[in-house]
Amino acid sequence: MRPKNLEKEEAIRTIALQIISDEGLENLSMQKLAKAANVSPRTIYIKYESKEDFLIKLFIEEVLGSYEKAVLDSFESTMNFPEGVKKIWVNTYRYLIQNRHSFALLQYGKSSPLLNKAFQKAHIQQGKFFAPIHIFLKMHVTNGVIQDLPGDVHRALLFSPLLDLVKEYFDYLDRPEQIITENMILECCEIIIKGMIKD
Amino acid sequence: MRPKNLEKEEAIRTIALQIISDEGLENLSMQKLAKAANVSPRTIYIKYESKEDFLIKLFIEEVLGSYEKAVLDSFESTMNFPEGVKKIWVNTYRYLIQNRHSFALLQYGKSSPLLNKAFQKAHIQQGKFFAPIHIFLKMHVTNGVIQDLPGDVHRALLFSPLLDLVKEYFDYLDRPEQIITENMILECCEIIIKGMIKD
DNA sequence: AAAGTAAGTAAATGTTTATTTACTAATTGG
DNA sequence: CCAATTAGTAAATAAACATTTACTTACTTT
Repeated sequence: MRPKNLEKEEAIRTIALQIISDEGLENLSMQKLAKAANVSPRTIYIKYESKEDFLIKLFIEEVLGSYEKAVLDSFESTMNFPEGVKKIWVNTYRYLIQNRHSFALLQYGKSSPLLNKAFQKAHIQQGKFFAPIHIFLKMHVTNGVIQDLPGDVHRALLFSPLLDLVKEYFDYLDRPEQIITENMILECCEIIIKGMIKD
Repeated sequence: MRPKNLEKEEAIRTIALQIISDEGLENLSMQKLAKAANVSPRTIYIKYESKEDFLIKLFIEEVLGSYEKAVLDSFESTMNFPEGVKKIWVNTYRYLIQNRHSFALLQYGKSSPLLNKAFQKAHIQQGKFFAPIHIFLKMHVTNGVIQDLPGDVHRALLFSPLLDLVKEYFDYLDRPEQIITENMILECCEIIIKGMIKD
């Protein structure tokens, strides 16, 4: 049998992320995507059942998977507090600014009901992402290093200001008079750490 | 001349927010909207030039405007630190959980390029929202109460964890075993405040 | 090297899209 | 009270949409 052309498969995903990043999820159509990826519409439907199926897989496998891997890889060097948290912030920041198009779809995970549902389903089923984060934090709660807080509060503090600053980073690329630097990310991280410490 | 029927105008906006909240911005069409609002498609085009024009006005005037008003109204009682910050958090939280459908479109402001551009344009032009916030913070920096930080960092700390918890609040409505409470919002706010204080 | 098979294409499907056309309804200034 | 004017409607338009049909291509296995 004729083997799949993996380059085409990747082109479809890469170009989809590009269109979403440039024009928005609202303006991604299967025909536009096929044309831009130099592929027949049918080719997309060999691998994916429908547009929704494609978007969910693109989001979960291509975008969320890589993002969460990048975050979790930060734990490799240290699980200390606050070094571990700083590592997460810097590594995540560096990963995201190198992956602008993935970040664009990641942002839709909080607004699009389709993707948001897929996100929740993935996390309820496996918990492979938040579980290690919560274990890390609970460990330092038990040690008496940081305050005991609800998991959702820990999570909100650890990720949302960082993602917000990355979004600003991209927005400022068209306006060179303003800029987000790695130093600012660290400054913000220090504030969060200071707030979390028990005393 | 025949006067405009303001009820119809409001129905169009209200139902648009409902559709966006339930099905996503990707699934809002002018025909679907007209039908749901019990109105001819042409009626929408009397007030709005195009779909994009409609979405931008819905976002800026209906959603962003009310949200920012709710935040700024928090300053009425006190501009002290940290009381002012706590006021912002609680009032914003209360406003948003009462305005689920507006919140849904607000979230798209960070993902949809169309709305994100409109958001930036509105803020660059007027600065009516962030200016008072920055003045409030700079005042307490000058007083020596809080640390001096870049405006973007202050903003990320002040708003993004809060919005994130509100999003979680809505997500948990279908899963009663988890919940976000006003107390958790305040706990999170306390952490941010503690981190920001100069010592 | 030919048969079998899945990958891939181009073109077509019927539907839905944003927007417009041609018309009617309702109100007010004269 | 009617002429003028704008609000509003129902139906139509052409383009774009997701997906499929009918077919060809390229590779593996025998």
